[in-house]
Amino acid sequence: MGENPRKGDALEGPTLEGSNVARMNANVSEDIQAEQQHSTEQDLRQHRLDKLARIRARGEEPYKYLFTRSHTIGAARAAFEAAEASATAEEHPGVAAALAGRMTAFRRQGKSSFADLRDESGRIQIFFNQKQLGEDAYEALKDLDLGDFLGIHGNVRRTRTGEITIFADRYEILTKTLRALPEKWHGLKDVETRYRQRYLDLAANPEVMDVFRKRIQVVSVMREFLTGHGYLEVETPMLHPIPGGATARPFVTHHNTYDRDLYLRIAPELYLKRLIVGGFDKVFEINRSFRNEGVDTRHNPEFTMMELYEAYQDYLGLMDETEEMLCTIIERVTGGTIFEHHGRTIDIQRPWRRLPLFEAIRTYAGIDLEATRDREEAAKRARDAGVDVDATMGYGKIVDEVMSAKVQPHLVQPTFLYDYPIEISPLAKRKRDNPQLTERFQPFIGGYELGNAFSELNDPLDQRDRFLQQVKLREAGDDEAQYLDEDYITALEVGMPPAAGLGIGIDRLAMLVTNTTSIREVIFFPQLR
RNA sequence: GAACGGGUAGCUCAGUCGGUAGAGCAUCGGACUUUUAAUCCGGUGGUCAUGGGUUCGAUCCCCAUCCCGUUCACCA
Repeated sequence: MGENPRKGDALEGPTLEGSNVARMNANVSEDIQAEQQHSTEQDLRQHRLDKLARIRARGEEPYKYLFTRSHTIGAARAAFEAAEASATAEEHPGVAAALAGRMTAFRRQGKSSFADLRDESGRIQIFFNQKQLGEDAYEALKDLDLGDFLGIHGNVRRTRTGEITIFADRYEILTKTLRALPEKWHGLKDVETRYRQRYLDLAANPEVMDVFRKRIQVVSVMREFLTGHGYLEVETPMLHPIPGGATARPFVTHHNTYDRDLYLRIAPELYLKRLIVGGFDKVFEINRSFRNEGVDTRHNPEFTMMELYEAYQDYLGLMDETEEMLCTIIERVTGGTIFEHHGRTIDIQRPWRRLPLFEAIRTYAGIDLEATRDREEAAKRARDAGVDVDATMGYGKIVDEVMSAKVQPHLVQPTFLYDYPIEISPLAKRKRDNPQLTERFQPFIGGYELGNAFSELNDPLDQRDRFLQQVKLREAGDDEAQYLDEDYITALEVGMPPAAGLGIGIDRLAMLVTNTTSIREVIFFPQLR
C-alpha cells in the first residue's frame, strides 16, 4: 500500500463506541450537548455513534433483521398512479404501503419534515408529521442521518405541490450508517474514490447504476440470444497448464499440491474447441480472461469475453449471425438502431459494411500490402503511410499495425474487416482460394475492435506447423507468441468438424451502448495500482 | 515503461506573484406544520498527498516518492 494513506483510511482505528458499554450508557444525549461541536471526519462519525447509542438506549435495534415491504418504491408509485387514474376528481386516493430504502435527503420544517427515500427502483418523498407520528417518534427523527436505511409504513398520496409522497404513520431504522454519503448535488466525482469505493459511487451517482444496468443487460440479452439459437453455455478452466488461444502474456500462479505453475487463462478458445471435438455442436462461454499487459482506457487486466463455437459453420455464416446478435443486443439495450457514442452518431441498420482487410488498408492508409509478401517492402510502405515500424515486426505484425493506426479509427459505423494474413492468425483456417490468408473477420463499431472470429483450423498437421511458427517467434524473443499445445493437436487428430468461432469483448460492447470511453466505467471494480 | 496534467475540509471546488487558507453542501446549536439543491440565524471543521531541501518564513519554489487522469508504447 505504500506510504500514502488512502482516502478513508483515517477512520480505521479501533472504535469501541458501538460496544455494550456504550449501549448501556443512557446519558449519551447529555454527553452530546456537553461535547464540543466538531466536524472532522472522526467527529462526524462520532455524532453518528452517539445517535446509535441513543437508539439502543431507548431499546430499539438499529440493525434490523427483516422488513417486509409491500412494494418497491417504483411499484408503489405505479400503484398510486393507477389508483389515481381510476379515481374521480373528488376522491383523494391513497395507497397503503410499507417501503424501505436509504434516506438521501432530509428537510426539517418545524413540526413537519420531508425526506427522500431511495431504493433500487427509484426515489420517493416521505412526509413526517408530529401529530401523525406522536411527539416521541417525531423527536427521534433527530437520530436519523443521511444515508440511513429506513422502513416506512404509511399512505402514498400527492402533496399539495403534486409530488407523490408516502405519508408516514410510523417508521423504523433498518440500518444506522456511520459514514456520510458524498454530497447530494455534485455527487462523487473523484475517480479514484469512485473506482476504489464503487459502493459510494453507486449510492451517490444514479447514472452510474444505469451504466451497470446496461452492461448487465448486454450480457443477459446475449445469453438469451445464444441460448435461443441452440447454443449451450459451458464452463471451461480458468487455470491453464499451457496458456493458449490468444497472443498475449499470461499471469502465472502456482498450485501447491501439484507443485506446478499454472496460468490464468488468456482465452477459453482451445478448451471450447475440444468440446466441439467431443461432440457438442454449439457452445459458448461468457467469463473472464486475464492478460498481463498494459492498462488504459480500453484494457483491464481481467476482462469479460464471450466465445462461441459452431460446428459445420464457416466464417461467412458466422458473420451473419454476429451481425444479428450484435444488432439484437444494441437495439434492446439502447432502445433503437441509432445511438450516440463519444459525440458520434452510430447507425447499426443492417446490412453492415464488409471490407477485406487489404482493401481497407488501400482505402485508408493509401498503400497496398497485399501485392507484396516481403517484410522489408511492407515495412517501407508502412513507413510511407506514416506508421512506425520497428525491426522486430514481421510482415503480419506490420499489416496489423497499419490496420490499427490507419484503418480502425475510421470504422465508426459497423464494419466487418475480413481475410487476415496467416502470420497473425495461427488458429484460423486458410482461406480456401488463398493459402496466404485466413478466413477471419473482426467486427468494428465506434472505432472499437469488438471481437474476432474465424473458420477454425481443424487440420492437425497444419495446426502443428502454425504452432511451430509461434514457437520460433517465442524463441526469437516474442513473449506473446503462442505455446505448442500437444493435447490440443491430439484433439484435432481425433477430429474436429468444420466449425466457426467468435469472441466478443463484453466490456467494449458495454462501453459502446453506455456511451462511455473508459473501460473502467463499465467494470465494477477495475484494477488500480 | 515514457511525457504531460493533477492531489487543498467528509463531498464539490476556489485561493495563496512565499507571510501557516476560503465558499457551497454535509455536520452541530437555534427558528420554522407542504418542503423538494427548503430558507433564515449562529458555530465546529484543514499536517494544503508524503519525505527532504532552499528561505527569517513553504500549501505555494526545488528534488525525490506515492497515487489518479490523459496521451503514447504493449494489447483485446
